[in-house]
Amino acid sequence: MADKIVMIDGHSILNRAFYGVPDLTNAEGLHTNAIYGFLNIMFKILDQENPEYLTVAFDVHAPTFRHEMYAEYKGTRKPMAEELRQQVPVIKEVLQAMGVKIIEQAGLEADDLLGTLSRRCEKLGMEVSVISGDRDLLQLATEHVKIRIPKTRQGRTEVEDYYAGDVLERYQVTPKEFIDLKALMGDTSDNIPGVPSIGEKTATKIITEYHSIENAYEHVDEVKPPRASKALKEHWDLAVLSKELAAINIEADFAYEIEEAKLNNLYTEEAYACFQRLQFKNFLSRFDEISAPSNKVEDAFVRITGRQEAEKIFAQAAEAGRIGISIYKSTKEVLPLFANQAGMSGVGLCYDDNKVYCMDTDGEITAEWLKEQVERISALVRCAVLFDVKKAMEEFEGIHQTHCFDGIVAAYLLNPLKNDYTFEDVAREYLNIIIEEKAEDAAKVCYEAYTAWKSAPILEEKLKSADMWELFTGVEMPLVFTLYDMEQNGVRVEGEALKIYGEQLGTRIAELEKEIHGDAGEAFNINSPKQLGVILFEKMGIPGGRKTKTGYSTAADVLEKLAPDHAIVSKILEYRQLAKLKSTYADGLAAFIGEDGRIHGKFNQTITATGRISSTEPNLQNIPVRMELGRLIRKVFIPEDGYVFVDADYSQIELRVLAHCSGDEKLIEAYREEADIHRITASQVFHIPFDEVTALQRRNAKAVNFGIVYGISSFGLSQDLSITRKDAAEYIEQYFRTYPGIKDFLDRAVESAKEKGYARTLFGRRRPVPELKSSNFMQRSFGERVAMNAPIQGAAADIMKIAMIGVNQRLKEQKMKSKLVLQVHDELLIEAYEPETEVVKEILKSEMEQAADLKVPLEVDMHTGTSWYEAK
DNA sequence: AAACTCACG
DNA sequence: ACGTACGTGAGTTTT
Repeated sequence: MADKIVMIDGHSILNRAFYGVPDLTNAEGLHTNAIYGFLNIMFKILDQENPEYLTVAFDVHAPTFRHEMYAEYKGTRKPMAEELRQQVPVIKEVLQAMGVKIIEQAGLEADDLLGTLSRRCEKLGMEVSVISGDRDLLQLATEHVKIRIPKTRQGRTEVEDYYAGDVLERYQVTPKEFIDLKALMGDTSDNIPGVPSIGEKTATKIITEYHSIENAYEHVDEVKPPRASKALKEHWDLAVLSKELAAINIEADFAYEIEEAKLNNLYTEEAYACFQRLQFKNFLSRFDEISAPSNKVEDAFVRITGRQEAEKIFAQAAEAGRIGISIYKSTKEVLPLFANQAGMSGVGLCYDDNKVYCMDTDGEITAEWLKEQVERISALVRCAVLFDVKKAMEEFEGIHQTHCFDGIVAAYLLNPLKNDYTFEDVAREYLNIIIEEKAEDAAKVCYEAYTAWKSAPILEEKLKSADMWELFTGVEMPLVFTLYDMEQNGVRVEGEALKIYGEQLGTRIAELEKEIHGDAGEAFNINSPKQLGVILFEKMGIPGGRKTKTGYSTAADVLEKLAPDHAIVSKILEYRQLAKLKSTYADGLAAFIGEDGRIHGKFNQTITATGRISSTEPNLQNIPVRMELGRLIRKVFIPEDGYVFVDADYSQIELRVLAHCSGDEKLIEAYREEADIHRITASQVFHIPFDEVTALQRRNAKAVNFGIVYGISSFGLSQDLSITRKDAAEYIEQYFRTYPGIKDFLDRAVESAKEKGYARTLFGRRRPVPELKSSNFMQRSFGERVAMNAPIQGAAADIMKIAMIGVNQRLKEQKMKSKLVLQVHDELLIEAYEPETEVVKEILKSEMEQAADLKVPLEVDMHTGTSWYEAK
């Protein structure tokens, strides 16, 4: 059998893939859909053909159109979409990692490389397959050169194959004649002009009869129809140019060693690393165990079993400047109730490049002893590095806090857009080490300790060069321990009252359900938007309006418009409200009440893009407050006997940050007046005396103030105020005229983010904004709003974090019994020991107000009460 | 797993 | 012309 070679038209397939595969991005925000599609096609072809050789050809210049000469002449060059452009170098990296031969040559297009190569290989007696999305290449087909055109139909890729005979069958011309065909009919997508008024039909007719444009031109008077004859005469120059453009060079001059294209194992370590980075999980399965990365690092893993041995290791570690620590917790043999508190069953330790030690809690080495050792040396070394210090604190609560370095927090600061900051991610991204998914527990512990030790200086350097080192050491690391304390504190919730509340809701829900089914004339699931949509908008014929991707929208803002005219809709809205309260809050919260009568939710530090913290299991940052019925839930949040709640919240912290950052004199002055800011805004924007501002004007001004913080758009504001876009735009313009400093600041925020690729807060926190480079208007607009919002929301978050650390520190320093229990972005809740109430209030007020020194004062509102309901 | 809805700042 | 406010998490239904 003759050797087989597969040649891929790189840009063409990449382009096909880009438009054929839905948008994908990896954790870094890199678009990956074209790469994914390309590889899919390539793997499919390779699986089918099992060739001996493989080559991918690229154009050297960032491809625009194939025929630049003509494209430029027509002035129709369009830039490649940024989302695709960024994938070009990456696919080359991937191919290189797989050892695939890539050819590109200045001055030659991929077509010419493929054309020439196909002829050379054919002469060597090989079978050639050329993969391209471009039908232009059909002219290359012979008996041994097969042109393969992948098509995506309904998500499945099918490939059309063309040998010379197939071209003849399909187009009634030979591959050679195909050039002439193209020359006559032209190809807009390829920017071949063709001869005006000659289309596919006429062109085919002419070429089947005369076999070339030259021959047709010689008999031009006989060419039929007369229209074509005339066109050919008049535009002969265009025909010649077109043929030149359409013809692929099959005798180009470039060096090519066929042996370099020999197909070896594609599934290399480097390729594995690439696929991990790109998050192509399904491709990873192509890597069998043999080719999975072999890590020499593992040779350095040492298991310590005796206490004496362990003592020696710890003694050496204590001498080191920096240590990496990891914990292994068993999940087995633990009562289900305490699943989260499964005990420590071993630690990993690393303090130099030579060895990583792991010690199991087994025999002589007990959990208690390990804990003592770790806590002791954490005070002796300069830097103790761990991944997820807050979690580690469950074992090592005595660890030396100021010496701690948390790898996940560092990695989060460096890129807050990722989903995960596991040690595996950090190892891959910063150390170029790929850790096998199936690595054994002992190996993982070692890898983690090693990654901790090894990555810390790299992360530190990156934080410093990003000017976030102070933020990291001064805010984020101390916050880890503040959040740990809050989680440990938990918040007391009265389970019995919650249950009663839930039962009351249940009764009313059942009533409403009955009525709604009665009104509808049939029973259906009110919780199902799909069923609800059918009942309301089809069966009952209520004019529907907005739609979602899958059907009618039944969102509250849609239903509210219908409620006045339809009793059933009001009932549905009430049902929804109650159902939400019951499932999420009454029943939902009850499930989290621990044996101590408290809810110990999690506060997450590495989730949000802007620097806020988030709350989960349960979410204690979205407990109802806006509606009275929901607000009642807060009555079950109560302090311990002898304690009261003190609730403190910043007054319009984001607007104050905006006033500071923009330096707008008028807004700053407004805040120094310490009066109703929305009223002042209304008065200034609408040129009305302060005392004559109407409620409506104040409301509008407030909405604009909010809008500014969100990254204003006339559409958004018009939605919020139910006014026309034009009116909204008018408000905004008027607002900017009143506060020119703000307009300036927002413009600069966008400009700076565009230039640098990220938005930045007062305190140096960064948020990347890759959307600003998108060619998609929607995405780009989103990026602009993000660039305006992130510095404001982010700085407010920074300030609150600083305040929390200060508050918690003072409570602990003064050995107070009062505890910080909740944070809700601009609000802190303290469970205050009654005798300490006044001190607590003083601490809250001063720490929160002094957290940052802005050009406007930070104001805090405070309330006390015997429930959260009362204290807010 | 994705879509929808809705609770909060 | 495009189709949206910024940032989250959870419950329910549907695919």
